[in-house]
Amino acid sequence: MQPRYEPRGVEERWQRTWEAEGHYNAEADPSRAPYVDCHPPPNVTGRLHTGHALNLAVGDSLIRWKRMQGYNTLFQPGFDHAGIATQNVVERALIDEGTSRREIGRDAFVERVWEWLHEYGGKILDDFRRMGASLDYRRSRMTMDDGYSRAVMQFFVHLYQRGWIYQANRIINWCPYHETSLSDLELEHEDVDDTLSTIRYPLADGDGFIPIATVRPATIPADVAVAVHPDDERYRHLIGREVIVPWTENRVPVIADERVEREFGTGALKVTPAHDPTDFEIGRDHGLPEPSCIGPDGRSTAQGLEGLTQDEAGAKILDWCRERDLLEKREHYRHSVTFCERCHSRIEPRISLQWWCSMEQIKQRPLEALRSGEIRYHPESQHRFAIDSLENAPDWCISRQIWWGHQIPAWYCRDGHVTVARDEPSSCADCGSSELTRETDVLDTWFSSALWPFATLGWPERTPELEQFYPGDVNTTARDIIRLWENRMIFSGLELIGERPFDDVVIHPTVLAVDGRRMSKSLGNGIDAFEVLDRFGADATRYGLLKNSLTQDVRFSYAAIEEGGKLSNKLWNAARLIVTACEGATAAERPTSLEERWIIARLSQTQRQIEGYLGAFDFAHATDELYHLTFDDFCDWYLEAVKARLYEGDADARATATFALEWLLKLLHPVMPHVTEEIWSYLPGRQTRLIVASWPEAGDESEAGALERIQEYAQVFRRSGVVPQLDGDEKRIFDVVVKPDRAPQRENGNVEAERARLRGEVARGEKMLANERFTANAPAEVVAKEREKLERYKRELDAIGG
RNA sequence: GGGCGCAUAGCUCAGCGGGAGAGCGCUCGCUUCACACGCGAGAGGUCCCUGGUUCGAUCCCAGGUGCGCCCACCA
Repeated sequence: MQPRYEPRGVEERWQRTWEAEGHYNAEADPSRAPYVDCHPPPNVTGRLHTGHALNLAVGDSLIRWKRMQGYNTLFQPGFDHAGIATQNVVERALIDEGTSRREIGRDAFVERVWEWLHEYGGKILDDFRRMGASLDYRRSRMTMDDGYSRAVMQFFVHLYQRGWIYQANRIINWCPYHETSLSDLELEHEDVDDTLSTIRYPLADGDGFIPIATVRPATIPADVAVAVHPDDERYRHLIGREVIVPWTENRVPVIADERVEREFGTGALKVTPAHDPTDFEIGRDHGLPEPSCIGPDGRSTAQGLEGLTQDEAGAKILDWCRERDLLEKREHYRHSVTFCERCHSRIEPRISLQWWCSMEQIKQRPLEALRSGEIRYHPESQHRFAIDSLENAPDWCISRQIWWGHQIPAWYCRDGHVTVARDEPSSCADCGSSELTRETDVLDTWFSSALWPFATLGWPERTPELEQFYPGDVNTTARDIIRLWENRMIFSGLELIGERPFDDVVIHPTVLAVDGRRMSKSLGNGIDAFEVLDRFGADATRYGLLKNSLTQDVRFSYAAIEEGGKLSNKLWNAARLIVTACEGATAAERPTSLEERWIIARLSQTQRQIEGYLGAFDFAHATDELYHLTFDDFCDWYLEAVKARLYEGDADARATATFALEWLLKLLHPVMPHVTEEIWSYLPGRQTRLIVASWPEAGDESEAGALERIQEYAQVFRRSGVVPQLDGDEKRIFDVVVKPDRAPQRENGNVEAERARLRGEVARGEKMLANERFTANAPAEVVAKEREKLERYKRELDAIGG
């Protein structure tokens, strides 16, 4: 064993060994209690980032802990087919080749996506292995593999038959590059410098005009009204009259609507139902027509502007207005603009026919499960957020006009009847026509993700895996997908299987950049997860991420990860001492000395604390306990105290040291699996790998405070130089650990300073206990604690002749 | 605009009604036979501000200020 622990090589070796020996494998076995962590499937196009790394550290620690406790654990790996993200990657490749998806056609394109996936997709699972994540990689699934696709079709048909899926013409977010609808959650917003133009809309009767501010003059041809606030004194007298829309010179009414902001612009709003969400609502409520002037490609379709971009069309209209003195002013205006999160095209709201999933009834059972606490979010604040977001969930647009995804299982006959079925029907369900064409839209990616907890287990077949591993126990994920994924998984499980998919949802913190801001390309503050893994190894990375994971947003901390590296090395060297000094010893609990009884009790005590923290998903405090157990208790006190006896060949001491080390390794293994397994392999007489070794039983803790007096006197000695009066084991431990003979000579002032400190403490304690209001009002145990402290300070003061 | 989180040592963060802590960094001393990614000692803090509750507040309550995250978004 080298004096310095080097994770490189060691980690890869154990990752291969564990997997090859089948320790990651999950098999259905009704005789064993299952434990399932539902882990989010990453995008098949993705690579590891720090958020994945933290989530894996969380999930894998739980899985490894439960595996050692004897549970039949399932840690399911796989990918999300990631509709637009994947389509985008392949489209770019086609463009580089000088062709395009339209040029090669839909079938060939989908074929290309599969080819791309086979060649380049799914590399992220190797990244997961690199983290030491003990997923059952044999069971890897993708949300578009054959079996999974059947489950998705079944889900769609089920919802349709329940009457919860419908088609409707509504305004949706339209990406002109992908030419598809997008959900609100697939967008990003960014502040942009823009121009706000104030345009005069003449009154039809020639009596003046209404000035209207807009940033999108190109949508003017689709205006169908001008709206003002009903209480706006400036315009009230105009309500019900007509104005003339520039460019088209159509006459449209002036209407009143409370959704108009009086303070914005001129207080008058041009109503364009086809191209603005608010206008759409106003239009529907007032029964206005919904003409469009933007095509699927984002270019204008207005008369005289056909084929122009929005900017070009807007410029032409502004010129037209300027010539007629209808352009009042143009001013700089910075505002938030919506973009496609995949291609960064500017989103054009458009009205189109889409498939929708009605949420009103769907959300009732999940709400019940959340309100009753049947399913619990951690931390608690996220539980409330989950309920709020479910209560306010709008109907879900589930169709997309892209090519990569689950094609909606709906067929149209020539009369426009719709037949929905799992498999291609031979004839129309309404009219019997056999001339059917399939819906070309595909489903929103999250429609299939919603089935992850059970579609991966073979549903809709009742497989042994489904019986054993559903429902699961815990789901660990990031805050931002509660609405996209959590709520929908909970719904689908309750609806299709009748049982919730898991009991606990652990929302891990968002990992922020070192500067405390969100990691982003534009800020250039991102952390490269691979660089971190290469520099520090998986154990240290896992430790560091967990250590700093207490609040909802955590800054990435190299220091925390370095601390993990130091912990590995400390443990390694402690093991080196024991392995070399205890050659041939078999692990046994044979404490014959104070420090041995103490470390055994401390291991027990800390284990209970760690179990409490892990059970409450508090990884920050669990790792903190592990650090201090290893450094302070195990190394600084226990090993220092027992070291001499180990070298002397004391058989009992050697047996106990080996026993205690094994115990420590087990407690550390869930967080730092590699270094602990590596050390375990050096221990004599081991029967199994540490990964499947049994979790220890916490026992007697009564001796956990046995060294307290020595430790206190050590502090006093180090400050004052006065050697305390101790005898027996206490004196031996003090002499060997604190080494009074090696301590430098102290000046007398040190004794005085320590006396002064202790006198201060004693005076404070006496004053407090003399205060009747305190002794009368404070709880008895608080008063007792103060008394104990006072006694302790008095003892210490006596020890140095105060 | 809505929701949430955070403000404690130079830095990153614990603590959260009765002694102000850890890791890193810094200073000093240690080539002590597991470890210099080590051991020991030490310096360094109006615990964001203002009020309130309390015998007692860094901790609880109210208000304020600053930073951040998520969501929504006004033409």
